Amino acid sequence: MKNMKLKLARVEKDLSQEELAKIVGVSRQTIGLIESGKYNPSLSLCINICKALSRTLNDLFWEEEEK
Amino acid sequence: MKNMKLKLARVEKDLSQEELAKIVGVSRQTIGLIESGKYNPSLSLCINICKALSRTLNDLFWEEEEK
DNA sequence: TCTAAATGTAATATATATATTGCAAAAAGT
DNA sequence: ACTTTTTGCAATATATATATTACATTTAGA
Repeated sequence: MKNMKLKLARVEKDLSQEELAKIVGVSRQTIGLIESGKYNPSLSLCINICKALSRTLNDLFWEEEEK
Repeated sequence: MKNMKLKLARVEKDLSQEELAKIVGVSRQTIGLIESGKYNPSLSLCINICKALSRTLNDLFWEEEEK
């Protein structure tokens, strides 16, 4: 499913997909596909994205279990 | 570098690499290589490992920045 | 000590994340 | 309305995570 938390954090920082992509060193498509939930990114990429957006892994990539 | 937090969490649950691997559906080698820091695992694998060990992404895969 | 279990390591094969390019559609600015 | 920026989507190519098998080494238990 889509990663809205990532998209919101990016927009809050006023970054386009392309700008974020350049910061973390991947292509714009990669960012877009992660936001739309079509990729299963690597841990190091997740960490780089978190650092670029001043968030943690749990902030952007962890879903609390619904009981 | 090695992922000691993962290894400790696994040992605390009294699981061998092979047992954890079976639970999360990967090979024993994959777990070993992640613990020894030679792999860059996928996000979904990290999440599965976290759930198997009752931890979060931040618990096992996030390093606080040293300032 | 002896044995079995657990882990490290290496080779090859496969699946998939990611890059690249290009174009279309949508959104935002003027 | 027009222009520019942003995003979506597709095709092909490449890099790398992961599987599989096998063997060596270390660790733990008897």
